[in-house]
Amino acid sequence: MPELPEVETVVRDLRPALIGRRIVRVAASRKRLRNPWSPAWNRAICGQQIKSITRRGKWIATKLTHSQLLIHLGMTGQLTVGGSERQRESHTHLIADLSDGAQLRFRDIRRFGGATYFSSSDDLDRFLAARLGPEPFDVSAREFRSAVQAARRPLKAVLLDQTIVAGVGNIYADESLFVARLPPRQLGCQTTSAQCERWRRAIVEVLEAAIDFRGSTIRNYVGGSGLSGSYQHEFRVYGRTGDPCLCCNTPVEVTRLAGRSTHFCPSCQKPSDRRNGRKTARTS
DNA sequence: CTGTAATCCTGCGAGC
DNA sequence: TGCTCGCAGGATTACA
Repeated sequence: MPELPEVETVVRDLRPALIGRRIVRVAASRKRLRNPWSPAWNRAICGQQIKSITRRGKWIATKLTHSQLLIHLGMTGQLTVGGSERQRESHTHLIADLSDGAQLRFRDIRRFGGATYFSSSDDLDRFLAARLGPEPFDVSAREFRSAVQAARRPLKAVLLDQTIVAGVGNIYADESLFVARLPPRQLGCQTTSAQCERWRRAIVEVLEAAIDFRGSTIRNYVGGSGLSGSYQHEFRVYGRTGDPCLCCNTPVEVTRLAGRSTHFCPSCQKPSDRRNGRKTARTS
């Protein structure tokens, strides 16, 4: 569920409500999360002050006085801060009482997400560095182009690979490919430099717009203050199977690619003719 | 190096 | 109304 824009929204919501507060008490449910929460971590973080909250890809790093927590929302994770009188919803797995009386809560229906304790910030940095490429806003045109053109995989699969660029998931992969007018199945190594740059700009454009709308809420997603996103109303292709393309009215198609449903306009995102692999130029 | 599938979970809508 | 099936924003691992 949460991709870069959603996670960024959570972080922005949480920051003013959490920075400077101390963690007074932590309670965890007994349900097993993807990275199981260790009861030893409860005491380890109690009494510590929250120094910073940052996003890296789809991960949320929370720096405390003497340690840090790394949180991933998986598909259905919700990380919210609010009054302790809020009703405790089902699937709430972690509740941290804060020094100002508010509560930070982690709720995750499918339990694909979780929180992990790191005593060393170097360990946390290494953990992320091993899994993530540059942020889409920071990657240079040259860096992006060479990574894409080195890949013998479809563009869609390239973008879902977090080591190429961090933070893009299924929704924004489809949306950015549409904006760049690139076919999801086109191989990275068949992509021209001009197409790569068009795509890089499209990714940045789509992500920034989605952040402005507080991300997309399809089912479960809420930001750190509990508010939903609204970028789902701006989708050009994602979830619009059979609906007319906003550019040419051709019905939007869906296919399976890299294990994920992939939405595209077969007309606007036609394979280009100038590279090999085309069957259309066959004349005899 | 690729790609595919399965795995971890719960909930929901479609179809019968 | 109730059942089964397939699918859902992700990451990781095993296997062909």
